[in-house]
Amino acid sequence: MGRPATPKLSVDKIAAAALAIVDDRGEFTMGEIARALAVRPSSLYNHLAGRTEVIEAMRARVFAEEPFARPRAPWDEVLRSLLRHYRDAFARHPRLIPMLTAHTVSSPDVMRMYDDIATVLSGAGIPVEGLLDVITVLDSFVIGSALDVAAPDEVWDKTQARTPVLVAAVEAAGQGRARADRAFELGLDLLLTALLTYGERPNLRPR
Amino acid sequence: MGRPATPKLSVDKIAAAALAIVDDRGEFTMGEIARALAVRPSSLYNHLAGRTEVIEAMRARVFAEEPFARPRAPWDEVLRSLLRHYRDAFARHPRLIPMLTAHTVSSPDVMRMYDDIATVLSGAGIPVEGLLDVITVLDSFVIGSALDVAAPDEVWDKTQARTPVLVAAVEAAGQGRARADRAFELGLDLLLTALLTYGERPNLRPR
DNA sequence: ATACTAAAACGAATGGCATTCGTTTACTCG
DNA sequence: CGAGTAAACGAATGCCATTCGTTTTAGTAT
Repeated sequence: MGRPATPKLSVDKIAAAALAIVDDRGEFTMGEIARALAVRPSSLYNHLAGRTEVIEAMRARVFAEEPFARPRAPWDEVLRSLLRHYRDAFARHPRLIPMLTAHTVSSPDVMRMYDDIATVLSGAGIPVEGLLDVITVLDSFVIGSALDVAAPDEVWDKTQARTPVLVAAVEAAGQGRARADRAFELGLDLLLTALLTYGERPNLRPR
Repeated sequence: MGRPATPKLSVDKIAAAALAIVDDRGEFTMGEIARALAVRPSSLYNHLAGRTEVIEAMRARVFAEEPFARPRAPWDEVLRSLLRHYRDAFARHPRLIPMLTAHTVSSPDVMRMYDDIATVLSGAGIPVEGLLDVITVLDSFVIGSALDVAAPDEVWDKTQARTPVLVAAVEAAGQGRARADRAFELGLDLLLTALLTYGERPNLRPR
């Protein structure tokens, strides 16, 4: 009954199992992970400190799932695909997103992403004083968009709307993932076109 | 020991107590709420169905806390203050935000907000076909920005950054609420200036 | 007024769940 | 070959949300 010949567990196996559970149930317990791996719950603690570390492991796994290849293109195109990649990493596992927002953590992968964004923006002529603000704006939009993917469509149930304008808009917009994707692309366009002229009026500032 | 002369509880009292606990501890239990109200946990269930309804009650309370007075101004200014109000409602209780993202719900107040935004945008000449996408973009940005307020500053700890550009940017940006506010205002500017020209090229669409 | 129903608080009990600890066995490094 | 550590297990702990039966009281209809 003691230590097995070959280990049955690893951090990554645990993360994978947890992710599978979250993907279809929207939540997870240590017991469920253990059952999925044919193991007792207490065994998990030989590999991770606790529940929150499971979440961190999932975060890391999701980010590492697909590598990012930087295209050779004008800066705004590079930035566009960078942000798209960032958002897709989340959007591939919508039900995980709310768990990640509970406590923001700077994993190395996320920091690498920020580094990339900073480099691109700086190369595009954005001055350092405003750089982090721009990054924050982009980051906020990406995370908000990821949550939008996770949001059930009932939120846009037109029976809830009071204004005829909104009813019509909901009617026209369609549903599901396609709707969310379209909105995200629009946001990218809006933000990047605005940024294109940012260099020309670097004193754009809130009053 | 039976029913008291005057009720000791109400949904709003419970929400207020829960909010106070969340504001300073970042989480809450039914037991803590009960203790704060000098009551037994089981008594809470005479007023709400369970934990998730407590969260909903907090959401409603936060939105109702301050009424919105629509200013008499050009449409982009109206929209600006509308979104600011929306974000501030969240930002007043940063530690609550992650809980709200766990399950999105369309409370009447939130829908009223969407109605308002739709009306303003429509009046500004945004065609209905693209209206919900625009609303989604703004909504995503606001929610992402709210999460940014909740994020601890350690995320932007410059020891984590690898690129000198990012290090300098973090250095220059400052910390805390002021940083988050500045970024939010910048995002508003970027999105609204881009939207100002949206009417002139209504076929702006993702490819 | 009186009787009935429903509301509101309580206490005890249940069941789930994360986490800890001591024990056992196996692998590894000297 | 032996010491130490890694990995799994089982039992135990304690918190926590939730349920249920009981009691007292407030409203309400007759």
